[in-house]
Amino acid sequence: MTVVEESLKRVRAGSSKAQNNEESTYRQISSAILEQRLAPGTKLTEEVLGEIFNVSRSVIRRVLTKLSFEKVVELRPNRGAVVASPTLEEANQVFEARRLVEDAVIRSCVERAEKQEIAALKKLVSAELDCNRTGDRIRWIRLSGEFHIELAKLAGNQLLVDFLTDLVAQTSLAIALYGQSNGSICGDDDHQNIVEAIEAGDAEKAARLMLKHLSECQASLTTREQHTSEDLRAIFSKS
Amino acid sequence: MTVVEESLKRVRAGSSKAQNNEESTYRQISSAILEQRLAPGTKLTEEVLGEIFNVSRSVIRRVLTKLSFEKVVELRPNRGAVVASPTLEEANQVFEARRLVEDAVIRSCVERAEKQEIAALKKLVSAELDCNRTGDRIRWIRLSGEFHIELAKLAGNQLLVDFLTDLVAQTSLAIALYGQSNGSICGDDDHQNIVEAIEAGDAEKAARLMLKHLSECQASLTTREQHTSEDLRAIFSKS
DNA sequence: TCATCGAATATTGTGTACAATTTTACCGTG
DNA sequence: CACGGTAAAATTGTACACAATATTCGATGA
Repeated sequence: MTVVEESLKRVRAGSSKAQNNEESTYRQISSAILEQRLAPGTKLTEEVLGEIFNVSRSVIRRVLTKLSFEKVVELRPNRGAVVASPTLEEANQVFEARRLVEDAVIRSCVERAEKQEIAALKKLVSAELDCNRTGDRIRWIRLSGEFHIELAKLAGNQLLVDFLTDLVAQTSLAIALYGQSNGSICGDDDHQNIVEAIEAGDAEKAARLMLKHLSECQASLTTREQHTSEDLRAIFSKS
Repeated sequence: MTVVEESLKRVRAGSSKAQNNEESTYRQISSAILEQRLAPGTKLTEEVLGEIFNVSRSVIRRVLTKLSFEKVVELRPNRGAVVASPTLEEANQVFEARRLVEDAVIRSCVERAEKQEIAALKKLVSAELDCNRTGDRIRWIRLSGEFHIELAKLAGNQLLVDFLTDLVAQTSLAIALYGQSNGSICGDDDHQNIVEAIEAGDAEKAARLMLKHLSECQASLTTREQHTSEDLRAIFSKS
């Protein structure tokens, strides 16, 4: 590559926002599932998705592969991809793993969290409460998951952050399948109380609240009739 | 598909062992890394690997993608794959995560393990000790990892099994990078003692031994000079 | 009516050609 | 001889054609 070409490249990288189609497609499909706009069991046909996002089938294929590693999508050999449908048994294992991880995470948070970080958590919780009031369920689901992941980041172990991120995603699927459709999924101010315990430096209380929070959420799961989403195009036209 | 074709397919599926090239390639590359025959940092050129295993570049590409999700290889955009080189910091996080998971796992094992399963563990430990005696380091590395994963399977949570499997793989890389090249990696009869504590139904002791085992292994890590493997063909000719 | 078959269609799987990028090797210049 | 710079080679990235497989649907006969 000549010197001229190299500098041209730097200019382009800086100005254009490199609108990374694969990453963007990944985020949109992932969000649609985690925000429960795409129901578990929904067929994800490669060509249809490719047309929706205006990318080639190979891009869709890579995205679906990644989602399948996160257990958000199930890849059935020769039969294509569907939004994953964890069994109730698997859902319970998700909560068991979360209790294990998040108990450790929150104790570490109490030790490590700085004033500034606690302020950020409060802001997140406040945004959650707003969503509750305005009935913005979709945003609430997202923020609620982010709260747990944010705690894990504070705890400082990237492996646990990654693992918990997958667990949170699977929790969303579990709730879509087994959660009470009416009523709230878990206590409205659970997160608020947890932040207060962190701020007070009370590790035992924070851990107790977290475990209670998770167990209550798990206990609210129950089998019920299920139906899948049909029209992919309609669903993604909103996003 | 006609009736005739369908039955033909069943016959083939039963008789031929479907020698699944992709799966086999995955296992061979994965094993070579985990058994430390391929050093961290070694470049994994797609075409070379394709020639070695007699598969197309697309197969190699999928295999490398999978290994990268397991954090066993690093995929550098436009610059190809290398055997992953976790930093010392990352290695410490691996051990931190392992202590968390394996403490829970072993307590669950003590509660759940049946006589038969304990016998299987003993057999595994005995095979490990054999390797120590005969100096079969490669097999020892494999069995040693399997011991931990077997415990996780007994504990009964598939998510923890999968997570720990990744952690064990990364441990192998960490030891390759930061372990003492001479001398043993960890206490020869640590595993044996753990099984005995499980058999005695002593959860506290089993957990204490496990945490000590992991911490000692972690403590033995230290930075030292590194060099990568060169000749991929020579390495895979042995397997 | 219902089950079964099989052709037609739809969808997924894979190798390969070509594009984009990086790496290497070489050359002239100070 | 070191230091850019350039062209050539090597390597990775991606779309697409075609193969393999699954699904749909109308026809046929018990």
